[in-house]
Amino acid sequence: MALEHAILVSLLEQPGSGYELARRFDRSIGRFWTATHQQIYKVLRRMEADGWVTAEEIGQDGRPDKRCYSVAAPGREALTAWLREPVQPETVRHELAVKIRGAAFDDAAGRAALISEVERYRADHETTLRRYLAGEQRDFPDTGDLDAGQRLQHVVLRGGIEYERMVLAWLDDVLHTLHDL
Amino acid sequence: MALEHAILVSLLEQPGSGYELARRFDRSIGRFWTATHQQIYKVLRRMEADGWVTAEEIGQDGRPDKRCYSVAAPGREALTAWLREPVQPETVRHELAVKIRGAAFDDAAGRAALISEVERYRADHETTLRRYLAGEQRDFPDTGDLDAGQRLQHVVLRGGIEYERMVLAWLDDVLHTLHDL
DNA sequence: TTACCCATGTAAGCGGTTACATGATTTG
DNA sequence: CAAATCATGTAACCGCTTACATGGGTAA
Repeated sequence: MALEHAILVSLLEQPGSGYELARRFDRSIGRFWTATHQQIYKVLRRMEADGWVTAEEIGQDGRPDKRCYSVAAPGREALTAWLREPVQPETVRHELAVKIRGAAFDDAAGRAALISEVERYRADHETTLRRYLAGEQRDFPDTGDLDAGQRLQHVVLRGGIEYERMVLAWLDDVLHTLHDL
Repeated sequence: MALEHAILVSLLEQPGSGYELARRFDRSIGRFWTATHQQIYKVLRRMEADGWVTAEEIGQDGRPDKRCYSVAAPGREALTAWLREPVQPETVRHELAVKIRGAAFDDAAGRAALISEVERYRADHETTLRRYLAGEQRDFPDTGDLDAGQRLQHVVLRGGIEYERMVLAWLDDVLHTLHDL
């Protein structure tokens, strides 16, 4: 598991509420770790009970109260301990690849439907790539004067960008292959 | 869920036992879907109960008996129905990216340890790439005369190859970034 | 007035991991 | 003689998803 650690990193970069964390997991952090708000709230409560984070009740006018979380010393220690552990090999779950190989056992109508799906999927990834590139322009316009944290965030973002480019090129390959069947 | 469907595709490509499926999930299918043998046996039993697959008891001399599974008509229908469903957006879980961003909150010793980890991780992916390329040479030496199923298997394999190349290039970028901190 | 944003939860269930178990045969 | 291969499972646990719930404020 690493949701706890992803939360620790995010809170170290910037303290915030469960709701704010959920939004980050839909945006920047979501590039490499997804989580629903339910799961985030649950883990935050456990981390608070374990003393990894501390919460500050903040009353707001015109808006519901929120609990702003910050990382405590034990949480920081837990993070550094985890950083020193070996990286677990990722578990791969690529549904589209299964469907492409499955298309061999479907008829022409099924393959036509798959082509539409791949095109929609491709459009989604093109949108994602554009969002990443816009974020890069916004957050890292001048690559000269960045601190360590920013440089690390940037290299992770570059990974996302290169991943999306690779996916788009592959999907073109897939579409050609499906058309040529 | 799609483990059932990954199993259906694999059994349509070639009938086999739970043990053989587990080995395939460690090799070719494992490129896009991972599963342990325990999970595979469990799902196979359920699929058999649902009439998706049929099992044939095969006694072997010098080896334990095995149950050879084949896809039945209802299983094939379930697969084509699933193929027509929209592709679910993948849930991303990239532990290494979390660790890289986390390195901003660790000391020099921690960053040195992370560099070692990234190098080990890089070596693993280089091995994987070489295995993919060897498999491509072996299974698709002549791209001219391939049937539909082979061409689809090949395009999925090409995706794996391009993914590994992208990862290797990015890891070099990561290593440079970590060294320059 | 419909719908979305802010903000935080509970409850049920399931897919999947981890640990453990068995036992014969072949290979180093 | 130990280790790996072949072959199939059970049991406990848990991370995570899905569905449901609440309630005020704000924009179209």
